[in-house]
Amino acid sequence: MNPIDIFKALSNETRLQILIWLKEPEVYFGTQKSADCKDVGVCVSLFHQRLQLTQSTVSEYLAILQRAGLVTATRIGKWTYYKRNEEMLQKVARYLGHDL
Amino acid sequence: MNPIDIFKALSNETRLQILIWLKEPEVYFGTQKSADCKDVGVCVSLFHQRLQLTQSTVSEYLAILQRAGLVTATRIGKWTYYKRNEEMLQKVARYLGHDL
DNA sequence: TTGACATATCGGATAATATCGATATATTAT
DNA sequence: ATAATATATCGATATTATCCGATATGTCAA
Repeated sequence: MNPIDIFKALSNETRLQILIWLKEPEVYFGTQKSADCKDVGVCVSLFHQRLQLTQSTVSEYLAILQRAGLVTATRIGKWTYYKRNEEMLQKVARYLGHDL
Repeated sequence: MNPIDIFKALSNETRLQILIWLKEPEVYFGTQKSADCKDVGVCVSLFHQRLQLTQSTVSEYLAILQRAGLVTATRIGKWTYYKRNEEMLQKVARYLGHDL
């Protein structure tokens, strides 16, 4: 866990929004065809649909969140599914509440 | 509380260090003359002494932490004393642990 | 009032980040 | 093999952050 990378990843409105959407993927991305978003996560194009940003920017943002360890990625076929890494989120919360 | 400003403030090694030092000011800045650092905080020049950074940079970093609400400042005479805002730190920890 | 000192602010050079369009890569369907 | 689709990566540019030296402001002491 690298606090600097984590806080940088969190220093952006869109990336915070992505994390919030991923708390309840079935609410925000309900109609996902080939996989249950509850289990596997949400694919890049669904984020892209909801954001006024290019595909490349959305992909980059997800990569930033992943490098920080805040989300995990799973490739299935053509799609990459992202979901929250709750353990890391809790770790960061504890770091803030106790260590920092 | 503005999460973006807070996370930006936390996205810097030196500013994290300042917050950590401020957890135990008497340990890191024990010999402060005109005021008890436990109560009133730590003055800018003591941070400056411990950091390989100019006075202006240190002052700016403390201002960034203050604008984010992570520390509070008290001016007494020529000195400005900074101390942690524990309530805000706890708020951010809760935000991370529950809201985000 | 002047001088000395602590801190804050300003302007600038350089480095990092944001964001895009274009393109590359990987996978599946035909 | 080719085409279509999803995602990732690259290169460019614009914005933002870092960090400095110089200077301004505020406070106290003589």
